[in-house]
Amino acid sequence: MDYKATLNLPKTTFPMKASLTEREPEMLRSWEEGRIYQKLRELRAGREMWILHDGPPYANGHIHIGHALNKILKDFVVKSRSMMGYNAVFVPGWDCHGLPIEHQVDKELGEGKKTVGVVEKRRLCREYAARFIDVQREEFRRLGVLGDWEHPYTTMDYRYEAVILRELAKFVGAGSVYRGVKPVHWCATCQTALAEAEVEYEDHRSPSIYVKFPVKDAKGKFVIDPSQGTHFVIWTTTPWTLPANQAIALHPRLMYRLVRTPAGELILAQELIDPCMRTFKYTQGQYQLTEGAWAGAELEGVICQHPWMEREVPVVLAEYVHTDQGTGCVHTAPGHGTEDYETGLRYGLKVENPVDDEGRFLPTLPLFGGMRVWDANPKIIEELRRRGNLVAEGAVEHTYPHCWRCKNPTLLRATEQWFISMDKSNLRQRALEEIHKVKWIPPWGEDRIYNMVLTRSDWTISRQRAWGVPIAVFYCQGCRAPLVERPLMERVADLMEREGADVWFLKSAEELLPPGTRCPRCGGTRFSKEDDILDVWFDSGVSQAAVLETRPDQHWPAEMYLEGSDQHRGWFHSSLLAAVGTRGQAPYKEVLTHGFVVDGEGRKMSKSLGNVIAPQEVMSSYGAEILRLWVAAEDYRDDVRLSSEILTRLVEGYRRIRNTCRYLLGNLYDFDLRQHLVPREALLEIDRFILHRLQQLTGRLLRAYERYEFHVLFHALHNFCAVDLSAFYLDVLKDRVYTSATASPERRAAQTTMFLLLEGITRLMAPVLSFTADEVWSYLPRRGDEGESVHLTEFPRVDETVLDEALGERWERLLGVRDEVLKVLEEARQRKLIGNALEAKVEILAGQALLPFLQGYAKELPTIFIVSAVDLKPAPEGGPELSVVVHRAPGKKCERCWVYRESVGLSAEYPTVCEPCVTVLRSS
RNA sequence: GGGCCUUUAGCUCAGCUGGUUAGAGCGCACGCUUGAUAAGCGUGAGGUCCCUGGUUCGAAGCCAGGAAGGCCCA
Repeated sequence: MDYKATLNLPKTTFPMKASLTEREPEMLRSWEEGRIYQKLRELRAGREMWILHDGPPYANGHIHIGHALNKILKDFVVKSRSMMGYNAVFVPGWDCHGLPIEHQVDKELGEGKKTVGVVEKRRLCREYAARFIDVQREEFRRLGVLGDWEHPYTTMDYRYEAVILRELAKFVGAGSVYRGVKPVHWCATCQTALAEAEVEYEDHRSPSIYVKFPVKDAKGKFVIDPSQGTHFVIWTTTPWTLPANQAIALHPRLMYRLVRTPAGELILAQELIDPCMRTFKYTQGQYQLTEGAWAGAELEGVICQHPWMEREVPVVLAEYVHTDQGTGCVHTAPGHGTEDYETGLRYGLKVENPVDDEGRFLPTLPLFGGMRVWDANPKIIEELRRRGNLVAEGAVEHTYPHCWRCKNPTLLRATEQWFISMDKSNLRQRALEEIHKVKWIPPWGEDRIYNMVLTRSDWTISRQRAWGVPIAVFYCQGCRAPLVERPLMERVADLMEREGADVWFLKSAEELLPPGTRCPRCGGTRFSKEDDILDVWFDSGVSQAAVLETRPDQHWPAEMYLEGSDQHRGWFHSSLLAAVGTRGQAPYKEVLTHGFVVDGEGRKMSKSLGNVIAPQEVMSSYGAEILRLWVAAEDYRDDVRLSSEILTRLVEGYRRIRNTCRYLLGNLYDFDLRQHLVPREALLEIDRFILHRLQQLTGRLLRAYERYEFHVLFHALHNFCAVDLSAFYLDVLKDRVYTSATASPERRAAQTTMFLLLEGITRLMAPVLSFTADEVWSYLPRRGDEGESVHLTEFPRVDETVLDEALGERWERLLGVRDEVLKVLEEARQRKLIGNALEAKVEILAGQALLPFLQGYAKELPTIFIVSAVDLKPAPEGGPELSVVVHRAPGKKCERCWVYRESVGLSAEYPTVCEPCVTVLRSS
């Protein structure tokens, strides 16, 4: 007789093969059609709000793996907070204005970009952004990210644009906005300012000259050589910047020496004297070092004479001065260099720019007025030689910035810009204080942003571009005075709210200003408009005002911002300044940062290295679930590695979890929650033990969610499935569920336990394995009152009444003995004494401490070890506390339960079956 | 060059304030099973804790220097 049919073998239609790539889109559709997100909102309507404010990705191109990492992490946070019972609303957003889109549009326009008007160009930019919002929205949804995708926020929304300007108006009202000058990259051919992203660094041949600056007042540090003078020597590759020279910078801690040479006394950094003398072609006897030696710091304040102009030039100090090349004395022109500019700010130097838009010296500049700077270079060198201030001349090949469009070398040139002052309204100090009040995860984020805010310069908020929000400032046509007033800006903002930021470009100043506006300085009545637009970091920085404050489903401040670690300089930073400047408080309570995605070797992903893995690739070959599992498995606090090996490992890990769920489902096919659920007292001890373990797991996982330690969670869940369930509990349970009578109390006890296990882990894994958890959920036996989706439920709580430490310890001890038994069984298997463990009888020799303990479990031991019989004996005097001997099991193998028992053959009715099986067979 | 950070088994991660022989899972090898079967079970082999010094009775963990890698800035 075939007894297989009399067993309760697992049965389920839950597929072993996940087929994620096909099933996921179906599930997404069902979530959408079932309006799961909206239902979740209704369900949580009265609950405490918990807002993760989405940092807007730039609406340009398809999403890459970094976007996927970021949005999936956000989804973990939002879903887990929601399952904790919070009303965790997630409103995704997009950053729409800015250069990259404008460039893309320019490229598509080709030659047409010269003729197309600003308003038309802005229309094309808007269309472009809208197109990619749709693209990215679909890609983000495909990841399984739950949120209000139908009502995202965008920085180009009219209302949002209006908020941007109103926020700027607040800064104006506070007196922190000012107009100043600052060097920017400038292309004289295209006659436009260039952003850093528009600059390409390429090899270029430049003159290399060493120039003497005669000392005029040594401030008592040394005596000026009366015959030929004493000089500082600078080195430069841009002679054209010398007319704007305002200072000579020395390193405070470098040593400087005075050298007597045919060109007079020269002051140089000590370690550069030898190379310089060679460059100047002085032989050993031609120069000599003098006694004097000073640290740079001692020479601060010494006054020099400009090499040809009537200008006093002070010696200043700067940390960036180095000794790789040059003289250790750095020509400083605040109008032509970023570092020079910073130094200039510290010393109050003049930011002079004698170069016009076309790259010509202003006509007013003596000697070189009207010349193109490139043409002026040799003339300047000539003038220096004529005056005897040229020490050496040569040429160098070096990398130099070029315009990415016309490929010509660029100039750094001070231009007028708008700034938000870090210090006028104490913005820096207040921001620093706010930083301390925020919880930074991981904690080093605090130091990082603190140092940045501490040392950053004023915020340059103007950009010479078309696609953005205008800086709504007017200029009096009579006296050129700017009209920067909060009410005027707010008036424009109101217009923008109705008609978009385009009104600024469509309407004249007269139409935008209130009638009768007069210039406060000269009383003029004719005005022009500012052309500059706002830095897009300002746009996104005010999202806290535009989104958190204005939407009824949001609140200010947010519980959390969550972005990559580059955003300490970016969005965390701009949002902090924008909020502290206007509201005196940080817009977030917690800031979580994650690392970057790198390849299997820890190298950054780049096209040139060919190691890029696209999220679309992973999804089409494995599914979004694997991508989610990857995010969960990796510790995001460090850089996050991704390689095909890692993916393979994850797929294996996924299968283990999935199969554990499938097996549990397979054993619940005839389990009716309303009839078969067994009370706790009816459970066996091993059932209570595994439920105790489930409570421990639940506690661990809830704590991990609470602390955003998602990788802890994956490992704990996987371990539980593989070790506690698969290798132990479920393996031991097989005999009971398969061979007991279908409706027997012990089988129902097992099923009750399995149901509780499965229901528990399904909820616990839902924020991470969102597709699989919901798939399992739909197969789970039901009471009838469950939600249609696991995502509408809450996390299980730790049931303290199920936790039983004493029980746990007893079973840990049993498991220790089990390990020992398994080891010996394996040896017996290698010796070919047994194959299947059920062929064995195990003799256990236990010491005085262990024996009584094991005797208490005498009946269960064969089951726990999955052997046919166990003999418990006292260990011999002086022997080990535990030793195990394996024998062939006595009796015959029961054809039904496969256990070897001496009762097999006793029954005439079922001669090949053991006694317990006979009982089951008779009862059915 | 500066700021912030990372480095533990082939992979992903533990390792609490310094304290036995550094752990887990996966993978791998070898077996068992064929009643979770494109599954399940067992056993085993894998480590210069990035390197070099130092502090200490004792260092994966502390200090100094270095290497490799990442983000941001110059």
